[in-house]
Order: sequence, then structure tokens, then C-alpha cells
Amino acid sequence: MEGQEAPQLPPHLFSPSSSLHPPFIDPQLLPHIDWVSLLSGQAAVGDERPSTIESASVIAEEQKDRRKSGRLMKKHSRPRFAFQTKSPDDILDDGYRWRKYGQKSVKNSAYPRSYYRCTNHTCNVKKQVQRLSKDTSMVVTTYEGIHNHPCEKLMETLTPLLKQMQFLSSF
DNA sequence: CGTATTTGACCTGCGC
DNA sequence: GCGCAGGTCAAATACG
Repeated sequence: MEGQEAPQLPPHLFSPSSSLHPPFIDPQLLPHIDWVSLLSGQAAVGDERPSTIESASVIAEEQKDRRKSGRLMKKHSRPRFAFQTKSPDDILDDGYRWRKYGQKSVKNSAYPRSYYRCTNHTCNVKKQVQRLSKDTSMVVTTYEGIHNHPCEKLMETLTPLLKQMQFLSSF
């Protein structure tokens, strides 16, 4: 069903609704991000060469899965993004609604990992959120899958703008 | 009352 | 086969 589609930029990179704590991307990472590819949906996630920090993380995940081999590969054949943000909050308002379905303490980390699923029934995107024990201000977010519906908050923001544009272009 | 979160139990794969 | 680690489920609970 899904998994062959082009990967999608994790929405909170441009969080339209960042209210209290705008997510922060480490400026050191920025030059490494292939924004054009990401924004145009061309990034080679799950493909060979990582051209971005995100996909580099994805490759690492894929290889790990491959090592496990067998059925697991099917399970994780969909795109995954892992990236770090600097935020005091574990849970970022990225415009989508997430329901927490689990929390686990992980080895070699002082902080638990939280598991979230998109609340949209037709959309089984998941994400994992974990705070780094090294640098407690850093949060690692891993998205798995592609949203097959628009971002509610993004649409809220965009709709009036689009209407205005339509209105203006009618002249 | 409907929805979201918490949390221990359960399942699965891997290494030894 | 067993134990460990990671991921998920689901009942209980909290909250609007």
C-alpha cells in the first residue's frame, strides 16, 4: 500500500503552529540537509546514498533491520526519518494529532522512549520520541510512514490565505 | 461521556 | 532453549 511513495518532510521542521517552544534544528545540521530534495519529495530515503542527516539516520535503521533479516524487513520497509531537535518539550506540536500508545525505557539511555501513532484512522504513521541522555536538551524524533491526509493545522492556516489569493486573482 | 494517557503484560527477534 | 531488549496491546485511569 504505502512505502513506495516519496518520503515526506517531517512537518514540524516548519511547524506552522509552534506555540510555546518552536522546534529548533541544530544549525550545524542545516547545511547537510538537502532541502530541495526533501521539499520536492525526491529525497532518497531507504535508497542508497544519504544526502541528508535525516536519511542518514534512516539508512542506519534500515541496515539494522536488514541485519535482523527475515520477516522484520517487510515490517519496516516504509520510510523512516530520524532527526534531532532542541526542545524543552518531548512532544512537539507538529500540526498532526498523535495518540501515545506506549513508553519504554531503553538501554544506554536515562530517559524513556515514547511511542505515538497518528490519530487519523486511515493513517498509520508512527513516531518515537526520545531524549538524549548525553544532551538533555536534545530530543530525537523518529517518524515512520507517510501521512495520507493533510495536516489539520496547516490547512487551518493555509485555507484563509488560499481564499484570499483566489479572491485577489479574480481581478 | 468521549477521548487521551499511563503502565504493566505480552509478543517477537536476536544473541549466547 | 533462555534471557534480554524493543515494540505493541489493552485495561485502568485521568481529563475536558
